[in-house]
Amino acid sequence: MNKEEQVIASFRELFNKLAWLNKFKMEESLKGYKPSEVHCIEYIGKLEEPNVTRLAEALYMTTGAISKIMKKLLEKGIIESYQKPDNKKEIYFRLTEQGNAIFKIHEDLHNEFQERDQAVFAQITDRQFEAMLGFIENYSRHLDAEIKKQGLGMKPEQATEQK
Amino acid sequence: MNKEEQVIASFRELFNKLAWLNKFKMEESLKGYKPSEVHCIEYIGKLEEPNVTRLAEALYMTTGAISKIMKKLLEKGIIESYQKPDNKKEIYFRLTEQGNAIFKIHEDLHNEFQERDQAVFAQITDRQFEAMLGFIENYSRHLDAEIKKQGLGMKPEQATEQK
DNA sequence: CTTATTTTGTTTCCTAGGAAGGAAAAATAG
DNA sequence: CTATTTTTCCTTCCTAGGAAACAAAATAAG
Repeated sequence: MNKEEQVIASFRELFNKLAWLNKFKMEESLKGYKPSEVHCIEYIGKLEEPNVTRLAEALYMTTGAISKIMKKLLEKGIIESYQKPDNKKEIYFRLTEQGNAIFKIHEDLHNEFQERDQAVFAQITDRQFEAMLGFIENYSRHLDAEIKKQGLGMKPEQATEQK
Repeated sequence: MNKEEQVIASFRELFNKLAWLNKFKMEESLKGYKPSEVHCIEYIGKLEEPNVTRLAEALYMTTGAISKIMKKLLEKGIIESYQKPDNKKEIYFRLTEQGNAIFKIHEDLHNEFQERDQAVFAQITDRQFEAMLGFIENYSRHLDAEIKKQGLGMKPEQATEQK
């Protein structure tokens, strides 16, 4: 296995492990709510005036998919929709009290994960930190150039988050 | 954004970009074959005496899902199945000539990707390389300990590959 | 050997989400 | 202003894949 494969493969493995562990704890704390729902709740709480379109962009999903999830969250009373008086097309969402409670649980969990892994990050040196970011930066630029070379202007899909 | 978030977020972004670019080229070269099919073909070509169970493990999918894909690949004449004379339960798969052709295209593409990115990896220093692997190793061990602490014995899911 | 347990593979049922089409509102062109 | 184009949202249709139930074969236990 060469350097390239080694770095990529072991990082992928690490990510998978992290995602799996966090997902596990997440499901434990937020039983009854599906990952996609929690994810939407998170972004409704974070974004400014979120609507279907904004959420779809932020979550790298289609507007159709988001539309369906919003419908469910509305039915469950987790979110509510509102419109601006001068616009009859765009529909915005905000969290209800119940939604905020879920948002809070999610946020706390996120912080808990950070604390849990803090030891690992505290012990990396600035040199290591710079080395990693430098590599990422290089590779990313290289890929951007390749993408440009291919004439592909679109944005890549985002993997599911794993907080 | 702290170190932890920065490293994780930028790596994730890099991975997404890489996956997106490669997927794009892959679909271009292997039009008519679905990603999951190509993925299965890859592993049927690589594994020793693959059967539904082995493939499911290797691809982190359920046996049910693999079973369905095998059915399709058989119908398309991309693979063929065989059994051992002394075992009437286990069913193994091998690539047909057509299957091998697809395997070859996939493999070539994989090599092409390596060459394309070789410049980036050639220029990382041994120090950088060690720093990254060291970090990954540390973090991975930390997570293993956490998983053990939780008493979760199972393996994490694997993300889809992106060669 | 006979019986119980485990392994292997298949099928059925169900859900998430993408693609595509369509309707209504808004923005732009003329 | 009216006509066209674009944006926003929703719905219908379809597919991939997981869960679970099951059958057949193999293995283990007695």
